Amino acid sequence: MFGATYVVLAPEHPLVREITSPKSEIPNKDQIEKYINETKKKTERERSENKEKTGVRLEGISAINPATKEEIPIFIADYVLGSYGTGAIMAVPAHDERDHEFAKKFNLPIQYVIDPVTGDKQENPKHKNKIVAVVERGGELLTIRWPDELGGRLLIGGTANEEEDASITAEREIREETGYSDLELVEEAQETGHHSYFAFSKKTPTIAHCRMLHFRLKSDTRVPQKLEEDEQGKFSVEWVSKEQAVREIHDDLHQRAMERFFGIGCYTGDGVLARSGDFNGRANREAQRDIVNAIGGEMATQYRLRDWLVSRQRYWGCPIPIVYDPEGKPHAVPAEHLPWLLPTDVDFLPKADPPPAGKPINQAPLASSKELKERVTKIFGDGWTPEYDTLDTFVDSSWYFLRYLAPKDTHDFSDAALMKKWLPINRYSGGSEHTTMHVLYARFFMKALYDLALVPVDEPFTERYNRGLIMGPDGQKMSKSKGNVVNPDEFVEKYGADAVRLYLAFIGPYNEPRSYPWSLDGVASMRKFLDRVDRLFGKVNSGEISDSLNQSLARASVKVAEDGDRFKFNTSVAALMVLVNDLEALETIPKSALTQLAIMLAPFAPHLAEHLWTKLGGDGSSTALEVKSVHQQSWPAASITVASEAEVVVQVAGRKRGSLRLPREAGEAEVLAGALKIPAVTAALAGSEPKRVIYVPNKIINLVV
RNA sequence: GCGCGGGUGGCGAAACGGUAGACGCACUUGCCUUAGGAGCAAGCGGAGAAAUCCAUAGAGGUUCAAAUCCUCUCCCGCGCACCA
Repeated sequence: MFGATYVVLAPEHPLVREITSPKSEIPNKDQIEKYINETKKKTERERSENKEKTGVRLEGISAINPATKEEIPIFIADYVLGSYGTGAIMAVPAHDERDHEFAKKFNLPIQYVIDPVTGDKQENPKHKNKIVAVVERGGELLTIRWPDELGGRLLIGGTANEEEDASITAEREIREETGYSDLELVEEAQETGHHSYFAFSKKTPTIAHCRMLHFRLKSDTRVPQKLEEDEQGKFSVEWVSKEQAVREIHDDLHQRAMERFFGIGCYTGDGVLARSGDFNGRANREAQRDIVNAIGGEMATQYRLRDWLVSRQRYWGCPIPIVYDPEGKPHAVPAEHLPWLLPTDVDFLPKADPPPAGKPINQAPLASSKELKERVTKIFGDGWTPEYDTLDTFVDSSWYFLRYLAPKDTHDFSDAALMKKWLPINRYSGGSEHTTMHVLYARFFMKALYDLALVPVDEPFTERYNRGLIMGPDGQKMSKSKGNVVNPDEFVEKYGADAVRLYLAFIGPYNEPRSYPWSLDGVASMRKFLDRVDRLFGKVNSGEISDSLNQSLARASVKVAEDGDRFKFNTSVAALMVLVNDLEALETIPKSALTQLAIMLAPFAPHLAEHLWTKLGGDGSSTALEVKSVHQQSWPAASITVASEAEVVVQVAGRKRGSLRLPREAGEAEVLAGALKIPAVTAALAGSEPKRVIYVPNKIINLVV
């Protein structure tokens, strides 16, 4: 507020209309009207494009800044939109990019009221007055190159003597550190940067209050440098390009100084208030409310809402139950004629012929339906016409999940008790281009319905998953024009639905939005895998499951289920493949092992799993006629028995040098003794004793040297 | 510009901070076969004869130990963009 140095009204603001009315005596009325007319020609979109700022001052009138009580000028400018908020702004050019640009162009005062604060806050800091000087010669900046551990490249910095003017400090520091003495002060920043840090040598928490100055070197005149003892020979003085300086200087305040003088110039970050009357020294965010109260204002939240044009000239979308009478007036279709269904006798293709000159034509697909026209004529009479536009599909996708709970209810849009039971939806999953918008619209619908007390929760989804995108075999997004479209139906035809389904599960992690090229060999390899599974079922025996087979089954059971729960279907399938590899090593396979495999396979290859399950006669607990589906079985119970021995990896200095098989209960001393017998370990130790031993039981031992 | 994701072999990928590359594709070699877009066996990140060394976009940092955590940079995808 204290930084507001002018006011801008949108050209279409009602107050502007008053000002330009015939009885107003504003001197540059013509100029203003001309600007307003020019603005009218632009769309909101054009006005929103980032280009050079334009505007006109309303001469003869001014505003009062309620915080500073100062008179400030009023402008109209098209970068302020009438449709947003109040259509009027206080402009703070020091802390807003657009205002800054405008102020620069119209030479308006820029008052900095937020001082940047950087670094980590320290307790009981020592305060120091410092400077940072940006010295420019041509396009180059004067820098000091310290060794990296002492700060690397920096601008000229220094500490002020008591009560000394910042420009005096700066000129002295430049002279003493670099020898350059013929300088011209271009600008001293109004604001002071505050940086908290630990002073290197003394370990003292410190806050530097830093003035920022911009100098131009007038000549290369140099005097001898005057360095402290500890500075001698430690750094070099270098001129570098602005780009290099920005890249290589990492100190926050030095960066800020360059941005201040060579960048946009305004400061959009947070900090402490300055030049703000009683509020000086307070954090800007936290003082906001108090400032607003002090000047008699009110805090208001401005929601960013724009009109949503929901009609589309498309077939896919709900038809709009509106009809027009012979005069063209719209009427709602009465309830007894609902639901208002989409016609099916529709021409989807765009009209080949251009419309006759000067004649509006309706190219919406619904306009080609004879049935829809007849329907309207029959119900409402001659001369009545239907609405041909349909609703944007976002309208229906914003609440279909509510309707799904009670799709046949002819009275209510959903079922209150069921909504209470099922909402909110646990997991929303969709493609990334779509989800941002959809989540926006669906949440908006939900919140509106919640305000109307029609739904029990105001947020529709608790978690959002982004799926990846399946690309063409060339790694490009599938498109007809690129000719890289893969039609899954062809693969279903050739390899079967199970193979395609399995491939889609295996192609990559479901919930990581990457792109997955459709590999032409991928589905074939899944079919091969399924063929291998099929062959296993020909090796059935009536024996018992061995211990090691039981372990294979148990590992698969746990892994497939766990990874399935976290939507990592690719590793679930991999775990099944590992199990199948294990089973293939056996001459014959106990029937009970195969039933377990069939159950685990069922979610991924439901058809083959059911086929094999039936062939085996189910789990044998019922007669063949009563066999229940594989999909009705419970998941195989896993009993992973802990092996009596564990493999312990031996590292020396964090690198693997070998491994040991030892009883699980072996203690650290025993593991260490075993480790020291490994030749590669003794070689890596090269005779020295391990300085420290990190032992993670039954997993790893690391000998630190 | 702002916001949200992501970057690991030739490819898709795997990896509670603890052996980088499981599983699969492609490829190589061999076996079997009248034949194979079938099957079986072995190999397969890079360098090296080997020991070993180097590798998870790049540069720093934290840690006994980093693909994984932190800082900065680059690249790719998506969304939004004069919204005060």
